[in-house]
Amino acid sequence: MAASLDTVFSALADPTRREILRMLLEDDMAVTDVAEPFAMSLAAISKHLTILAAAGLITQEKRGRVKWCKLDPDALKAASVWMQGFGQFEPVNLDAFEAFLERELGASSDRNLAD
Amino acid sequence: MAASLDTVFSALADPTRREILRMLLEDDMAVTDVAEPFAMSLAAISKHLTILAAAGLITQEKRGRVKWCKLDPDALKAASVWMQGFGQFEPVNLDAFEAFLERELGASSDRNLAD
DNA sequence: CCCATATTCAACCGTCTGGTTGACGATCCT
DNA sequence: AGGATCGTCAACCAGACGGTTGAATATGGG
Repeated sequence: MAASLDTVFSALADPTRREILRMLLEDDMAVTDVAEPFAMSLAAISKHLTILAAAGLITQEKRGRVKWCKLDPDALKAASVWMQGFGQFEPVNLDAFEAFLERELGASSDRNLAD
Repeated sequence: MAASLDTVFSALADPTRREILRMLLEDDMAVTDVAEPFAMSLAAISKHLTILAAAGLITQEKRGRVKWCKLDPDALKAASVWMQGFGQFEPVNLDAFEAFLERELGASSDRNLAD
């Protein structure tokens, strides 16, 4: 939950973890299924998922034997907002940027995986 | 510099480096001046600056004895764009997003935007 | 109950990271 | 020239990181 920028950015710094996030973009997945395309052990993937969860980038819910992993972009949003602070001195119009996001993303916070 | 997402995100993962970026937001600075507020050696700060430069987040220019450090948010933009990709499962139009960036950021953003 | 499946735990290993210190090459100033 | 200042380099250290393997803990299905 209370993920710091430290944990979020270091979670994103690993390509395996970024690929996992990309996969979860398409659908929620079980740990075993997340691990399948990778050339590394299940235990390694399990660790990566723990790191992603600690960073607030995914949530994990156990149903029966299976632990389902689901994208949770809140921490990503926090990091994104931090990063956008560095656009200030550039000729980008942040108000227009925000308006764009609002127009394109809509009420995103209420509408997670509507699938 | 062709900074990868790996190097950008891991550069951002350190709070000292993020603080350095925040300081450079206000003004360009010499290495010694960057180091001054931190409770660590000059050599450590010098290493941090090297990492930030390798990630494409700052540029360094030596004039006389003094090496000036300057913010260069191109790599930050690339990472930001990557992160925005996780709005995909929300009704965001990525083409429109790209068009927006091109319109707002101008030619300076052509270098590092795509992966 | 037995067995397969799903996932984590524990110990271990090599490498990367963030810090230190001291020596060093440049450069500026008298 | 001599000395102070700017910054990096090299060697070193402790700890974190990313991976492995094997054992352990649930849970589900015949």
